[in-house]
Amino acid sequence: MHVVIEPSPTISGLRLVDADETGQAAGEVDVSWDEAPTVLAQRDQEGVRWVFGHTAELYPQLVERGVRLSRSHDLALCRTILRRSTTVPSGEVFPETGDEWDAAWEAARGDDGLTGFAELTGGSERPDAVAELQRQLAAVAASTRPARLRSLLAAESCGALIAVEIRYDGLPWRRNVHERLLTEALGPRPVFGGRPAVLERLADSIRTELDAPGLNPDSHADLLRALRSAGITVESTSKWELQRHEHPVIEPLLRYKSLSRLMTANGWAWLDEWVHDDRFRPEYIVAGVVTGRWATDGGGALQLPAQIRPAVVADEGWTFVIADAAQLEPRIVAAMAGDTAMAAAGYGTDLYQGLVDAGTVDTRQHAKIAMLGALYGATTGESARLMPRLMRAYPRATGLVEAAARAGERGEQVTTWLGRSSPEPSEGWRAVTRAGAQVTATPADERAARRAARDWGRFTRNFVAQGTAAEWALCWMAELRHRLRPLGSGEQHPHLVYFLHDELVIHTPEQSASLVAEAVRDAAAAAGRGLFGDFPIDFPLDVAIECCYADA
DNA sequence: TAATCTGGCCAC
DNA sequence: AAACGTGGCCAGATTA
Repeated sequence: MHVVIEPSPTISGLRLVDADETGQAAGEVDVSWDEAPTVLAQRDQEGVRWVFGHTAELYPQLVERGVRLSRSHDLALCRTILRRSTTVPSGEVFPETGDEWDAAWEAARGDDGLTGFAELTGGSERPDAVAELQRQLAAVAASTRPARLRSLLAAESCGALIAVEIRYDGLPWRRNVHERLLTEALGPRPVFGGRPAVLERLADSIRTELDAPGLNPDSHADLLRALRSAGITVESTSKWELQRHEHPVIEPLLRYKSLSRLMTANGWAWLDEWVHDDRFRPEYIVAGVVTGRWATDGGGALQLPAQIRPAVVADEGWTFVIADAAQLEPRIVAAMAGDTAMAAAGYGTDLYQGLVDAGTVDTRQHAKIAMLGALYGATTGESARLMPRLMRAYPRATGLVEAAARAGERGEQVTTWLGRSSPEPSEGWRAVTRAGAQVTATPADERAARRAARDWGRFTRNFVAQGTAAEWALCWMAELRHRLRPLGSGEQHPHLVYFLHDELVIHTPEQSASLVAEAVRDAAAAAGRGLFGDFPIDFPLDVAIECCYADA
């Protein structure tokens, strides 16, 4: 049973519309905000699937009232998948151009955020969610892979619930630890802005060593000029290039860069804006990346540098279970391709070491470089040199990503295991590749066409691996959420606080930590079975129980 | 002056 | 050692 959940047009509260398996409406009821927690909890127990127009519109208000829902269907996220999926017959289900739903979601993504959605969809003008659900269920039924697609839509929608819950709960973040760290590295916080003492001293050393009194080290152009007049021949001011030169300015300059980054990206201003009551609450954007990975808006939550991770400390009496999937993308590709040899090389062990033990390459580092080269489409350097060995030893796994690259070069879409497809290349791309194929094409046209084709091929090559890995991670997280429920409720229950592509952090009372660790492993195994059935692939995790994220 | 672009660095 | 995928974010430079 589906239950559409939307703002009531008549009372201050919610309207719940029952819909059967095909999406036919079967009665509706309005509930006030006060009644909502009880009514929703009861219906949730019955096993209904809640249908949101856009989970982030209403679910935060429910979570604030203590509601946690088990299963959902997010119409916005699911439409995006269904409309593009090559497993759904094209053009039959959704209009090619935007309808009222697209307009509403477009507004929700605008500056006003969810207010925009609420306004556009409030009252009588709200688009018909039941009709949209019917369209989507019909699209799934028409798919060449309905079961996989259903898994994907369920996992994606569950991700939307989790994104709201993680933001509500927040990542434990000790302001005092972070401040101590900043002061030790940079000196006291400047009262009127400007550079802290340590940065100012380093800037002075840089000016002295380069004999450039007025130099602003934050200006790439000025810095490059000054470096060159000092006889340091560099093409850019980047770290890796500077490191290769011997000069007294290099050491203070590299330190300046590192500390300046700390200051601007995660300094006092960041703390003031993003950490309140010792919690970091970024906004997660489910499927914010074309491949299905999550993105975030503000706070840089997907790039928390190792430098500041010591500030992530569990509450008193609590600890973290920190789990990340080992060599996830290679395992995903091995399973997708049915490559039993590669799967066996990684079974129960480090996959890269497995490639060494199998005699494919000589060191773990080489295995990693070769594998990443295959996944990213390396064409030069060590990575490209090592790839042929991999292709000889594992023709099925490497063949899968090669085929995805060729398809992209031809301008075709590629599709993940569960059915998320890559976007079509732009008209501009088609024009460039067409121009290169004309008999009148100049050598420059041909070069541009080849380049565009290969660029897009690298994108589609990576899309199948990264996208399917993202699906596995969503399933992992959904399975885990399910398993955490029985471990406690109310204030004392273990809960997810961070998700980063192939890594999860759970904040848990200390006494539950080992149960949580077990649940995380079970969830990974369940996710693997859910995607690949009996195929002998495993998804080992590195699991740490630490009260500080930096210690994992 | 505000919007947009660029280079650089962080994460996976 | 640095060219090979997905992103976010900042300061400075450039453009409208």
